[in-house]
Amino acid sequence: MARFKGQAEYSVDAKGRTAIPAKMRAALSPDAQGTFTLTKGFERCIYAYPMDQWKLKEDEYSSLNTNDREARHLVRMILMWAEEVSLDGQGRISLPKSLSEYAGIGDKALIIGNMDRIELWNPEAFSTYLQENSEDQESLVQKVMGS
Amino acid sequence: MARFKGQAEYSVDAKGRTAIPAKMRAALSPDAQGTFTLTKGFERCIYAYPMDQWKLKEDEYSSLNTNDREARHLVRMILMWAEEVSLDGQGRISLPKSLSEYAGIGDKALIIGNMDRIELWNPEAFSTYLQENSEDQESLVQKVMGS
DNA sequence: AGGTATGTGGGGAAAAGTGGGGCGTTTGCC
DNA sequence: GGCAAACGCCCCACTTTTCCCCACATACCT
Repeated sequence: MARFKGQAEYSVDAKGRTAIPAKMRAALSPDAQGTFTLTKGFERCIYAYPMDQWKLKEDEYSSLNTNDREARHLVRMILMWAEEVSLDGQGRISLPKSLSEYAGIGDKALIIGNMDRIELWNPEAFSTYLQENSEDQESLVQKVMGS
Repeated sequence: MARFKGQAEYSVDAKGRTAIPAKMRAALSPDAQGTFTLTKGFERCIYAYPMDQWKLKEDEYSSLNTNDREARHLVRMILMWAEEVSLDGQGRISLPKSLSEYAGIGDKALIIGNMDRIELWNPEAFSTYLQENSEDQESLVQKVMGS
């Protein structure tokens, strides 16, 4: 299973393309075939799941009961924003307009490795997010992960 | 099994034809033979099942007890609106009047990939639907998919 | 300091989306 | 039964977008 980490601020060109850091590309499983599925993430960023990881997500969703109204709505909300993109010859992906708009990404993107997914942020939005969530990390660790 | 995702707003021409996004066509199983079965969907949209998926649906319905009045009625209601359509040379399908009327689709259609089916919406009707179901996604995830 | 790998930008070919025309079949009317 | 209008179907043509490839610049490693 691919495990991503680290961060980098890359530019997004006029065609909406942005490079994926070489280190993250190296961490990609061959099963992913250089393909990601992008979706809306929490906190106004874009989640990028390698294909192999996304398959697992889809399996989860398909096991939900489509006759239940709320489940139906949830799956619809998740999938309608999902888009599959592949790395081009230069290790870039192109961001769909709908998603880069959602995340407020213009000509710069902050790329963060986060376990089984990669996150793409508007750099300013991320620093705002940091300020708003500047709780002391030590006490956060204690709260989330126990003693 | 085909897994559809993503969204696109396409035009419906004067002849009632609308294109299916190339990415969804690509996701189509060869077994479907470029053929869909359209039915009334929940929430005033049209469901389009690829032929192979529809076969499974039919199996489900035929396994219901035809001696039960309600089951009989349900199957009748579903099947009377079902219509089979095929992609033309340009990757389009033509929408039966009865269904496009039901969904309120005029000269624009919002096309949404939703797992084993494709949904066709009136764009305005969909944004209304969104407003009426604007529950916080975070809590919805928690409710539907557990902690 | 040179070579290799990485990130950035742009141009051209191919495909996707959109609209319209023509032919054959069906349907309704005279 | 014959005619005409309507409808569906298939093909063709145009426009726009997307994708792929090539070229340059910068950073890194040796």
